Amino acid sequence: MHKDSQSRQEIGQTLMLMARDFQQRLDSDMHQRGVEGIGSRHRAIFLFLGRNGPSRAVDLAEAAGIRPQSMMKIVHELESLELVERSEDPNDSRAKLIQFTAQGRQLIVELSHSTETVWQQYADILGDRELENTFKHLNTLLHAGEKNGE
Amino acid sequence: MHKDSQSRQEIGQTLMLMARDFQQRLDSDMHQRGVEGIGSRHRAIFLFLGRNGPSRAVDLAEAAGIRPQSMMKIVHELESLELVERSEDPNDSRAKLIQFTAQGRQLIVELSHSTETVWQQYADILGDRELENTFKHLNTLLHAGEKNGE
DNA sequence: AACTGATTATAAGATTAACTGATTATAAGC
DNA sequence: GCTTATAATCAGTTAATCTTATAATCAGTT
Repeated sequence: MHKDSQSRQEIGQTLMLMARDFQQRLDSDMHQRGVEGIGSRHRAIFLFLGRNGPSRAVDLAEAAGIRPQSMMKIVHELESLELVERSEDPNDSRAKLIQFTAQGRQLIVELSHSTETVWQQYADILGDRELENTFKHLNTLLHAGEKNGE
Repeated sequence: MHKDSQSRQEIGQTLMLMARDFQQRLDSDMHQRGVEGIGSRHRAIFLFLGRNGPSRAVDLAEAAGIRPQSMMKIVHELESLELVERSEDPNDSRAKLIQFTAQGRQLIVELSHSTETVWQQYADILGDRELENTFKHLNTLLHAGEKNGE
């Protein structure tokens, strides 16, 4: 074992705890601004849906890295909260398009404020430039894997 | 919304997917070298236990960021796999010390090989230096939070 | 020495978030 | 038209964690 293979061993732990840390900070900020009802698993969908417009469940699932069946549950929950709604896809009658309601669009705004807040908390620790860099690198790792067909 | 607040919004998604990506790669490598029976939640304990020697369940739980009751289940599982064993703490008769069996110590070796393998996979994408840096930064973020008592 | 409050281990059961497998409807290629 | 693939969706299962609660022990105080 050479020099810092010891600290390298922590890599998995670090990633897991960081993911959790972020979600807790975000939850906490959302809570402070009085937004309730949606949890971490909902948020990824919001992000994707906000960017891509009306989407099919399969695509939402793919983006979130989960199965379509799992995505369905999330969509149902968001539907019963009247944050999203489903409509027929004109191009494919098997599919249904999921899109935001007006309430849903409001929530995205809240969400992005909270995300920005947490970003700032991290930037206060690491500096904006280093933070930017760190996440650029993580995204590189992530997307390299996608190409090779992991 | 300024320049790249869009990409900043991805931060949570990135962290979650990266944590998962690492675990999958590690699982895959462990599987390839024929090591079965332990999952991602077990691994953090192994790491901590390997470094700190015989430890109490509370401390293992703290290190893993979960409740002692949750840790118990993991310990029981590892115990029934004969990877760890428990003994009385001579200094505190409430406590029991958890430690590796010989088999357990063997598994750590496997585990650190696999971790090193995944590290190399990442290093091939990002370069060793940048990878090192990225994780140094993540650890900084993580430990800054601990001090403030999140 | 007995009292009180904190800490350790632990059990039991609830909750959350994903999974696998199977079914139905539609689409697309031959 | 038949076959294979895809989209949604139902039902049941597994995994990892949580909450609530109990018993033993410890440590400080009276």
